[in-house]
Amino acid sequence: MGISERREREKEEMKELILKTANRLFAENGFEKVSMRNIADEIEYSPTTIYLYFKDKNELFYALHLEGFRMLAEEFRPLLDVSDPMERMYQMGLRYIRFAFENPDYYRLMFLVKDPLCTSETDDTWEAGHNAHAFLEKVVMDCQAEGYLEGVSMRSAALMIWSFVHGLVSLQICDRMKLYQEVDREQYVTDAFEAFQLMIRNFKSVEK
Amino acid sequence: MGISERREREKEEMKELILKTANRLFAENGFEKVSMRNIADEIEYSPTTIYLYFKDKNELFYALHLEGFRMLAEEFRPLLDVSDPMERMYQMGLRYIRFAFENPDYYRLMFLVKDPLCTSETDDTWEAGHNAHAFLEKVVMDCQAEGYLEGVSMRSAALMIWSFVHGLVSLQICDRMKLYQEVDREQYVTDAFEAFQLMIRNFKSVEK
DNA sequence: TGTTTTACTTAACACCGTTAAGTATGTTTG
DNA sequence: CAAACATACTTAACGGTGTTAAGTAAAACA
Repeated sequence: MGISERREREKEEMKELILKTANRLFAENGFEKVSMRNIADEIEYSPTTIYLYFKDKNELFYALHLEGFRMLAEEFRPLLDVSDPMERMYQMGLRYIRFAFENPDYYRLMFLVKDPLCTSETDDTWEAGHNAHAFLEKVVMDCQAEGYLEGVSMRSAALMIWSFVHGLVSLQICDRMKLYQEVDREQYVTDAFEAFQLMIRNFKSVEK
Repeated sequence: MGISERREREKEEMKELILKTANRLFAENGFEKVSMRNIADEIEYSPTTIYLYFKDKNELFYALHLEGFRMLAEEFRPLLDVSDPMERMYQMGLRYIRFAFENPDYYRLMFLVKDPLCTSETDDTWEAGHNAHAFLEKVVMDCQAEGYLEGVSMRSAALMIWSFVHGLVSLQICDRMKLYQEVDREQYVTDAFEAFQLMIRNFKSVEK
């Protein structure tokens, strides 16, 4: 009965082909290039074929957003080697900011766009985000264990830190910082990172 | 020569009618209800008529975003009567948060959506945002004059405060806080406001 | 009164997501 | 081996979008 197995495999390959193409178009040209017809053109199949592998466009964008979280997790991986909690916190902020600026479209999809998550009916849709946030909470906990980020609960601290850095990068990504002089991306990264460090330091902390 | 004046007046009225209708549809049903054909249906004109008064959909959404800033300014008006700078700062944060939660669609349009501003060719598109930010910077300056929000430039402080509260409300509005238990909107407002107060207090401040 | 300007509409183009029906091709069964 | 069936895919279409070009009728002007 190797036939049905081959079938299964082929089906999986096709699904992967669609996803890979969608991801490529998305990374290369952003949102607007990812239409069902567009992907279909690229893989040289009829548009309707995609619907045999994905329920609708939302399901596809959900997959893209997962890819974004996979990329972010990859960005965070080196943090595991940083033993000092506060250093890990700083590095995490820097890497978050850098990820956002280097992959603005993915960032939008992950944190700013309304559609693909809200519309989804299942409740575990935000699982990827949950994981990333758990990672942050762990770092916060470790910092607090060393006496930093004092005077506020771990949950609150994590939420505040995330909100702050998200606000920083999203205002930039959404082009709402035209007030400030035009500078290149690398400059934004360091500016945002400095603000992040300052914010962290402004938490009442026990001097060691 | 009263004719051309009447013409001018009628043209202005028609433009206002379109705008009012667009704003109503937007406020009532959010983004998706605002299509050119949709507005046209509502005012009982042909879709193409709108193009005689607005260059394209972006120009229309730009007008809607201005209306959002007018609403926010209205929300901020009572702050002029608050003489104590720090109290004014707190009130401003509360009103900003409340505005965002009560008008999420307008907030999205003003601060989160990519289209209507970036696409515009003129450079004064972000004028409304600039004004609001100038208002914040004034408050920060007054606070610093009394010894608060010390240790950082006025511009940086304003940017950090804005980023923080924007991050708080936008994560909520974009439904990225499913991690936290489902609570009603009023609860969110107070939670976010508390975090805001905490953030402000965490600035190194001279004890008075 | 004839000409021009103005305000508006109709029809169409090129997209979009999505669905229903049809067509081969490969697989299974009698 | 041939008939019945299932699978993978396509064609055609629906209803929607923003937008443009060409046409029309009425108002203003000469």
